[in-house]
Amino acid sequence: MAAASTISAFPRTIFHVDMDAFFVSVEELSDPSLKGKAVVVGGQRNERGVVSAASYEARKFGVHSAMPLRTAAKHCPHAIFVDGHPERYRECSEKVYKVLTAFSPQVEMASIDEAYLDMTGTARLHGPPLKAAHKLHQRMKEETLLNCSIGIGSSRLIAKVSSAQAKPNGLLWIVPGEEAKFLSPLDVREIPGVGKVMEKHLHELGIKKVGDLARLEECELEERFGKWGLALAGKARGEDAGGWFDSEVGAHEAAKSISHEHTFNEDTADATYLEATLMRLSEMVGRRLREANFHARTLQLKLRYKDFTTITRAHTLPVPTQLDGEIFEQIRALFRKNWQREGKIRLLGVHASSFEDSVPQLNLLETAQRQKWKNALNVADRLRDRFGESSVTLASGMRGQFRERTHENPAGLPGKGRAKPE
DNA sequence: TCTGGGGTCCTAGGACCC
DNA sequence: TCTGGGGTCCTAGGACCC
Repeated sequence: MAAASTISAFPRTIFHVDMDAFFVSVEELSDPSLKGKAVVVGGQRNERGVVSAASYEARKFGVHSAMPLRTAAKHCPHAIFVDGHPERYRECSEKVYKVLTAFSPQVEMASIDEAYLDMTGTARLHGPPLKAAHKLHQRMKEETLLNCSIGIGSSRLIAKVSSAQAKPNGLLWIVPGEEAKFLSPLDVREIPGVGKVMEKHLHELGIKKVGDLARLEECELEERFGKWGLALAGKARGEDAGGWFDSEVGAHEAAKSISHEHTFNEDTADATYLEATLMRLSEMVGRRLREANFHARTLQLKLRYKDFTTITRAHTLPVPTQLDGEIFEQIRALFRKNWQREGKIRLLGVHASSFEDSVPQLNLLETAQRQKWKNALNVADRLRDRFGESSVTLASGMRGQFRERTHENPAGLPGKGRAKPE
């Protein structure tokens, strides 16, 4: 992670491209009748869950992302509620990426709907920043039929904050030297990394605007908020003060964790059903590990009770794994040890981390056995590709009948008609 | 208001080692 | 034998982002 800003003396030109109401806009492409209406993406009005995205029309009624769906329905009863379609969003995101790479070789998708471009030194090819941004904006609309907003600045931070100010469907360039003036009147909450809690702490100190923050002594912030406070002082001046923000645009960072979790439609204390769910989640995690060719050393169970109290319990293995059965075995042990059986459960999760890309050499027999199971699981993965996620599962229709792990069946794979080693 | 699912990063304490 | 200090690994929890 190089401190890119120290590599060259002259200021960088960073674009932050942020798609407008991305999920809603993609849904509108497949159902144009949604256009101009109050639309909420994320699930049905009476479901457990939160808003993934709301149309600008729905936002007028106070609906915003992360709001519970049921709350959104109260704020905006006439809204149309739509289930999300992650595959469609991924497809569109790839189109977006293609458009961006035509403008700069240094493109980094920061999430499914936003990206950073390092446009430093592209003036001869694309003209000055605003002209280049205008061209990009137009091309994006032509190629993807989607609107975006573009923020331009001398750091990732300035680009990010200015794209938010440019929304919807706008461009904003913060000329080098004008960073502090631009940030000063904005709420501290506009700084990426300042959330609800930090905002409250700052408000208690009488700090409401970024300008208030910039006037504070750096050491005072560090004293109060530690390492974070120090970075915050830099951010208030518009600098990419350390961490991810300071990294080169487009540098590939390997994933550090893989997880899957599930919230039940109704809280449950049905042990069989809970363990079947953990098995399904373990399989999903295992599959992703094999796809990435990662082996995880640390496995973590997440358990949320009816009253929302949440615990996590982790175990680190001597030998890393990417096998469903081994993952499930550890997770189930953690579950049995830590579940307070009276407590109805709302959510279960399986989390893998501490990756190593290869396993240390075991003895020959064990290596051969692991390879067999790996091959079997690859067959299962391909079947899922072709016939869908539910076609091959250890956990399907398992209420009261799922097979325990046995000596002959070390990965806990199901028997007849399913993937088997050899 | 009744709170998803996928991530990243940070802190703090305890175990263990030298 | 009445007590140091630093480093690393592990675990748990929490803030934050989209």
